[in-house]
Amino acid sequence: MELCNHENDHERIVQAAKAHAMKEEDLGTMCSIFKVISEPSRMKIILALMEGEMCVYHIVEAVGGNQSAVSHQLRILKDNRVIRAKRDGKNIVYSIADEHILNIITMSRKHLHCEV
Amino acid sequence: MELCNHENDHERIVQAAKAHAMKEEDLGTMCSIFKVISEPSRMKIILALMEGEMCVYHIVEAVGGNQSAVSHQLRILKDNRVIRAKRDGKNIVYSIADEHILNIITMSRKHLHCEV
DNA sequence: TTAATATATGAATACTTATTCATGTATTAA
DNA sequence: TTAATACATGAATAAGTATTCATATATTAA
Repeated sequence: MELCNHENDHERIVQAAKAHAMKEEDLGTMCSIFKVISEPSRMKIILALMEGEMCVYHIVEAVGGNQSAVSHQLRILKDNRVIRAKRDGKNIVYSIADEHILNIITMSRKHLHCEV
Repeated sequence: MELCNHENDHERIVQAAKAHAMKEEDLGTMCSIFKVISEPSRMKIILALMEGEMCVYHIVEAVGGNQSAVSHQLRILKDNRVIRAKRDGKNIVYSIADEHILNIITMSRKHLHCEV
């Protein structure tokens, strides 16, 4: 490849992009947040927990699927601090832990015109 | 599994979750938007194009990696209407097409405290 | 019309990740 | 202290997806 016919403009933009580039670590953090909520099976869990805290049995009831699959996804959500867990007797009760993600999701639903 | 000791509470939440559940299609749409921006290689392209439109050669310069990989990601971004392409002579100039995604990214950077 | 440039793309590969299955651990009740 | 319940988890598999390599297409200049 050589030069395009907007060499000056584009080169300036390239430099700006490089100058403003996020740290690789922050980029990874931001992207992994989006990755966590980009899986429908996890998004369903988040949306369900937005209605209120629940134990695993009821989460499974709310979102469908089998218990093991739901537990695996719960772990990913917990590891990424999207939800938190507290034990209550034999049950583990899960709840939303991250307001930021709620805002992102709420905003996205507005953009998609499928608000609650 | 049987019943947890918050049966009434949780059951009500389950019903609310089911009642408010998004249509499977909308859920898929929303999640695929997050999926598109959850890949660092694509996020870098988006962030670079937020500085201004560029041709492929300069996008490659800005984000690194090889031309083929960048072209493949450009296609995914274009197919998902995140960016748009216009031909200009031998070059294809790409630019941001979706304000919503910009808002989501900008908001996320705020939450992460790594604003521009 | 040929050569060179800029970009796109199909196929193969390599990674990543979701799901399933079987089983393990923690808690409570008997 | 045994049995049952609720949940977690390792390993295997299946599905999805990014990247690479080789090559194709489009445009322009010679």
